[in-house]
Amino acid sequence: MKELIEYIGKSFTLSNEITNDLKAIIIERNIQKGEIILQENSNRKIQIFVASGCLRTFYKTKNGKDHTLQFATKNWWISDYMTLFNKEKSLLSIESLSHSKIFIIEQSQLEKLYSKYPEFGIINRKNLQNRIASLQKRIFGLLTMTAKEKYQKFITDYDIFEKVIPNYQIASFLGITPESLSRVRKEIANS
Amino acid sequence: MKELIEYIGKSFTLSNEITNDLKAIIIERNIQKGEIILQENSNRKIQIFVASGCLRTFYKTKNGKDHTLQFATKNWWISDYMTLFNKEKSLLSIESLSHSKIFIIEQSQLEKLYSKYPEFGIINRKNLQNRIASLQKRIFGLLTMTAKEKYQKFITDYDIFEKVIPNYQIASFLGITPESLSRVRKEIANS
DNA sequence: CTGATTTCTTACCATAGATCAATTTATGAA
DNA sequence: TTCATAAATTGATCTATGGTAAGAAATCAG
Repeated sequence: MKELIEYIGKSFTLSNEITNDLKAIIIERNIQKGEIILQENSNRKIQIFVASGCLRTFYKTKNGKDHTLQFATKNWWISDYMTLFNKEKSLLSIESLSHSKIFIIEQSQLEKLYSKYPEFGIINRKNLQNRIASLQKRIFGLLTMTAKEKYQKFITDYDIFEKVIPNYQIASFLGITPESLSRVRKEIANS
Repeated sequence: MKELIEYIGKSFTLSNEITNDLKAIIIERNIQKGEIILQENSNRKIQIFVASGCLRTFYKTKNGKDHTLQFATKNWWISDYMTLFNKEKSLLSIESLSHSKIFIIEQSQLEKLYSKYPEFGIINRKNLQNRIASLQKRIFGLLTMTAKEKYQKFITDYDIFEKVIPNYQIASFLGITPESLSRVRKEIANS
């Protein structure tokens, strides 16, 4: 619990009152590699804060292709942001890539907190703004970069997440096949 | 001016005080087709609300390739969201695709308003949330769809913006070449 | 440790989309 | 209207990446 409170405390002074209300809606969980936290097609609206470990959101097409929308590690938030803020069922699943410690918060509870403490919305705004910037950058990268460039950016951006992410998932994040990624990696190695 | 106040008023009850403060920071402009509102590499931090007409954000690579990040029409906000919330210079330019009426707001002024009226942040949060959802959907589309699928989704999503957007810009939004788009369009026409 | 399963690599071929170049069509200014 | 310019189309290639299949390497469960 304290990790999240501390993390938020870094950019926002939390009164005791808010802290208590926050604690009341946070669900702490220690999860195993491979655990699914949220299933595609669910009505649950949750955000997950990663205290340690690594998770990802992904989508599997009918013909079995895997698409990774986001990876999240220590101090990141992860969710199905396509459906978090509306009434639709989740499109993505969220799974753990390693033993992880996470905090789950229901979006509706969070919204209540914002209404109760409008000043608390400030920390959230910064959070949303950062997310927008990074999503926009990702789009920019998908539009402008080759497979090799995307991978090189990925390993510098993500510092390869301590090697917990399998390459086929990195490929699915970059929008290329595992085979292509393997070739790109070979090409980089031989140069 | 009234368009923006009205638009915001739809989802948030604006006190006279907030309304006045808002009016004080909004810059209204009527612009021509082809006008550049924000240049790449600028330090200005602005958001633009489109009252009428159509604008886009784009990036030109050194070898002259054009990439469209966003189109905006009536009641949309547009900005270089990659740099709006940080200290970096703008990466994108913003141009008008038709005669348009727009309202320009400095981000710093907006932030002051959020501090002064935390409850005003609520409308902004909804705005940010919607943006996140749509950016995430766009990434999803770029990862999972073929050129033809992307174009078909585009024309249904955007209802082709009353034909003010040239096809080569649509192509640059979808991440394909104008030639490829032309072939896709031909294929759709013959079927 | 060992066999089973998953992930990664490699080779070969296929293809969507890119590139180049030429032509047609549309747009816009005088 | 008319010409100049920009945009769109088309055909002929080319290329980056995809698909398939098989084997190698890594990982995992018992």
